[in-house]
Amino acid sequence: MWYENMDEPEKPKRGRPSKMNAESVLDTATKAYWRRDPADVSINSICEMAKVSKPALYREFGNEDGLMAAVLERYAEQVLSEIFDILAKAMPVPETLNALRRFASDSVTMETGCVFYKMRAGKHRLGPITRSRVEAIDTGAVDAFKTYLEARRLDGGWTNAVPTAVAARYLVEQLGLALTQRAAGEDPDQVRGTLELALAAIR
Amino acid sequence: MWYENMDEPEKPKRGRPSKMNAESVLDTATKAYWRRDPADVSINSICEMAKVSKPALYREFGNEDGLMAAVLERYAEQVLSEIFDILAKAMPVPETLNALRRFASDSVTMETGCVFYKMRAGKHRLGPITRSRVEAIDTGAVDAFKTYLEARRLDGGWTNAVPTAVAARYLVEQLGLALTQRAAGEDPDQVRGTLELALAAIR
DNA sequence: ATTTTTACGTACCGAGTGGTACGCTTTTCT
DNA sequence: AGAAAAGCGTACCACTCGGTACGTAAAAAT
Repeated sequence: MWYENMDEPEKPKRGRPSKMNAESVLDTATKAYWRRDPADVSINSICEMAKVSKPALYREFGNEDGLMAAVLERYAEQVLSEIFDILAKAMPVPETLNALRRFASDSVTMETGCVFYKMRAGKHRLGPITRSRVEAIDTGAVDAFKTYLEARRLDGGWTNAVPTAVAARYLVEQLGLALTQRAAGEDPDQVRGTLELALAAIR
Repeated sequence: MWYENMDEPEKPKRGRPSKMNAESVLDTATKAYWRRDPADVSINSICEMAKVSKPALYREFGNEDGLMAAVLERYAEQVLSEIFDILAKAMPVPETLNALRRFASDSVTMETGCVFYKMRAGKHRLGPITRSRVEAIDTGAVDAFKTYLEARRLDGGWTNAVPTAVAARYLVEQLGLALTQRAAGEDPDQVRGTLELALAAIR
């Protein structure tokens, strides 16, 4: 999203021009956090992979907490949004659950798990900024599920007796479980089987 | 289990007598792994807490892998056995599920989670011995659930359509999820609510 | 040309990790 | 008494971690 037609497309800045590309560093870090456990990804290794010096990275993101928070922010916009989009479509419950199941247990993008759930699993290791963002996203997700389910209850498409709050939290946790299993490299059939069984409790 | 009436209760050994108490070290280590994430518990801190020098610990257990494996072994006998005992009682499915739910989501002993599931969650960080024990316990647990469910199916106490293999794996995972939630300090009501909903899929 | 501003990156820091070398002590056997 | 055996623990090892001090390079302003 680099501005083209803004007032001052050319503004010669003083000082040595920066050759650091924050976006590419975020790309590299995101990939690393996505593949491996974030707790096992060192700043050193990220610098190496992104071909950036350590001070350059620290100038841009402050510290590890800042980097992880920035990664999580972008990840939420670009990847987690898919989940919210599915809910926003306001489809009937069975279709929605199926879409969620496909996303969590079958999609190749989630093959090595989910950055958000990985961070959440090691919440106690996170810095304050990242941790609070993780918690905010978590409650935001529960809220989104809650409003979706309440809407289906109102339009008569969902007559399950379980309270929406419980069901919403349940769905967030079951998605997390499936994504964690995929991150651990478990047999895809087992992941799918477990998630299908879990989602059946909501239907 | 120290032998009392064995042939040679008094066997004067050569060399300086050992003042290292392996059991007390295992106690300390188990407590530490139980409270915190095993990956966050250093050998140094265990030595400090157990008042044992580091070489003494290494003489006894070889390395961190040996210590963790020893801890896990004892933990499986003393704690995990409760789960197997519940299954061995061969009670009807609803009672069994209730007992399992109580154990996982309500018992004070599982208040800070479960050593086994914590180790399993960080499987990639474990040494070879501990990892293979974790995997063995995991498949052993699934097998126990499987034989339990097959027996209930035979005596007509369980008519669910889901394959026993899937249900068994499912139960192991749901128990793990609840225990992980407890370890993370989540609201007990939410943990119970999620687990109840999950177990309802089996009933 | 010189000063100012800014970003660069090498080379370091202290703390903590898992693990061990080695001299010392305490015991039994000869 | 002395040798042999065994466990003791201080004080170290190499390594990795997150984070930074500081001299230098590159641009605009004077």
